[in-house]
Amino acid sequence: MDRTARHSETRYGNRPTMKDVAARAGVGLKTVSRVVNSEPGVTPDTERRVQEAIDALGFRRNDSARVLRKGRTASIGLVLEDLADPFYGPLSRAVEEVARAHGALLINGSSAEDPEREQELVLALCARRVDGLIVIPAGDDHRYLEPEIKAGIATVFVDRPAGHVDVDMVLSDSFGGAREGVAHLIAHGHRRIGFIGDQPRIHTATERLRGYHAAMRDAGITVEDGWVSLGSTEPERVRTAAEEMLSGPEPVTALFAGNNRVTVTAVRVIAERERPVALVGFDDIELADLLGITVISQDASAVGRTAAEHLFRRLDGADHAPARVELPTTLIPRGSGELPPA
Amino acid sequence: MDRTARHSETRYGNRPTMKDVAARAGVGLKTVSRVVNSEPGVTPDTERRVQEAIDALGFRRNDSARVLRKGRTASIGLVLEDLADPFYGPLSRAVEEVARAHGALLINGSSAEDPEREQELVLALCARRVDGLIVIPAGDDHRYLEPEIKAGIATVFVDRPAGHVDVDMVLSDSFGGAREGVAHLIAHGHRRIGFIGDQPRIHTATERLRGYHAAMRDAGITVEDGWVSLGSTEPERVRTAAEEMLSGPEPVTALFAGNNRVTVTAVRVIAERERPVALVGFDDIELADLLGITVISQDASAVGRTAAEHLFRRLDGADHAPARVELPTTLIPRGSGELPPA
DNA sequence: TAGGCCCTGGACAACGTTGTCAAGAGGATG
DNA sequence: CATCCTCTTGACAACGTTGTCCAGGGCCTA
Repeated sequence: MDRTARHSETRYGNRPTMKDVAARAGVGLKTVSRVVNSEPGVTPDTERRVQEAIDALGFRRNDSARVLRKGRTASIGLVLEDLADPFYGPLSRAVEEVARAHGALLINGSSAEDPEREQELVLALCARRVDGLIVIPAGDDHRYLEPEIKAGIATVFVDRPAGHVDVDMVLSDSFGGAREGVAHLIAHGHRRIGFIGDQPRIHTATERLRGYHAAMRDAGITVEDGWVSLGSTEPERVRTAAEEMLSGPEPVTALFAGNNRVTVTAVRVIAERERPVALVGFDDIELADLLGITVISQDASAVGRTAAEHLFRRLDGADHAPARVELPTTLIPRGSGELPPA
Repeated sequence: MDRTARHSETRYGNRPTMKDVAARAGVGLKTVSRVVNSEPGVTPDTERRVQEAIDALGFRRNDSARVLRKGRTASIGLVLEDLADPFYGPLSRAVEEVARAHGALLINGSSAEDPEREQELVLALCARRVDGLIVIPAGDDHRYLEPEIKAGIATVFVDRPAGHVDVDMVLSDSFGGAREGVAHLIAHGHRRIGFIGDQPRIHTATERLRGYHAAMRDAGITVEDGWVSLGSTEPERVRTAAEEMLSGPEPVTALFAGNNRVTVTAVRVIAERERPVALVGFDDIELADLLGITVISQDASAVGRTAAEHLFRRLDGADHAPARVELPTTLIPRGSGELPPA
């Protein structure tokens, strides 16, 4: 078996190349390229011959080679926390739509809230030479991105800020949203309000906690020990936290849930209780209207769209200083946040 | 400006290449390649020098070039209907996990239930020379895939069968699930049962309808005009259909909802009614437990995982005849399906 | 000390495409 | 009829990597 034959085994199952098409059509290689790319300067007759050869052989341009030659991959990378989380579905979809409008494909991966995995993914995407990168960071130090950014990979951070690198960011107003939600509970007569949030190393978690504290301080309420719980959003952990806050001689009369996962568990815990407990949750949830859950809603689609649009503006040459956009949140009263203290 | 300089503008922002690293480390190109790929045959001292050069220059291997040379991209494509649909989130996540375990990245796109867009996406992925393809088809004719499959791109269809091509498929038992759900309603005394499903060109929609008819026939019930409605799952359409079935002199006493989107709207319509209406929905929904919605649950993660595992088995060389796997569904009684007829 | 072997390292071609450039055909113009 | 121009076409190099193969140096053995 000669070398050529051995090689061909490793190739894409012997796909036809432009050379094969050219041979079959009896034209030059470059002419095929021109036809494939709809470049001008090919007579209709030649074009037809080439097109026939393409169809007969089932030729499909190899974009890997094209990318190598052109330097642009027409693809962007999206690193998020968990594709299965209902918050990120609409976000990815929005990113995808913008990418599509710019003729780019979307490569995405989940970091599972693990900084190492985030870095691994980001670097894999950079090795693919994606044109741009949208990252929902898990870690808080992104200096590993410096060579990439310097090399011209446009980058936008979303939902949480980047650590130690100067890049575009698109965030939701976690602080303001949480403050408004807690103030809403206070306005309905609550003073003993619990806060259950995500792990403190996550920026949005601490921002929302800051909003909680701000609202309490504005109302002159002293936050007592045991009213605040930050940690994993595993149902078990949240359940325990909620039950503790709702027990004892002086339980809280209302809960503020730091994100959609917390809200879901909180709703379940509250449903098991006799005494009504007011609840406001951060992030909207499907069917929350039917369950009457008051939420602070952030528009995941808008976040994704904004981020992607920023990215493509960069790719189209915008070179202003990195910007930080903060999108507003909306309070949607549906009942659970308007219950008076029991 | 000479040619070299002009060229470099179009390159990846002048990223260092192995050649640059080799020059800086004072070694040959191939030696750098060996270090980067952890190939044997490099003295520790040489390796150290190369590694230093890599770090100093911020070199990152260009996988496009690598792919071109090696013929494998270590990436798979996933074409689904809508990334934002809560059914597909866990499915993509499961696919991603399997891909990750095999060192592959995931490129995905939404067809938005448009056959043309599906084809466009699939072909774009093939042009990228993804190693494999997982497709949740929108169209019903996939002969356009023939050259790709012949060229060795492993392909698995999911959730719906492929049209006119012989490939692996992983489906849920739509027929059996719907039949069980409808039989459940019949067992609780219902005879006038409405069915609201997705567009009839979607395979799962007609399979579920077939299950409905089978259950009705088994019970000796004649399905009356107006009890069945197939069409878009837009809330407007579903709402109208549901309201019609629930109105008039002889309204249905129970509804079977053909998928998660239909269920959500049906729940809303029923909630507005005075008379209770029984409901069983296909697909589980978040918080359905709290709302007491009885569902036929299909395990989206399992579907995704199974499909991805099939795919990688193919990529690892399995060449048995294409298989068709059908995963079972589970009925989860939560109250809405156990209501007696009003 | 000569001969053989192993280990390290590098030169070179190839992967499939696109940019550059030049050549040839054919028509228009003087 | 000569010249110039336009239009189409193809030869060739280059993109950055990896597989193959060969060369040179060091070590062991006879």
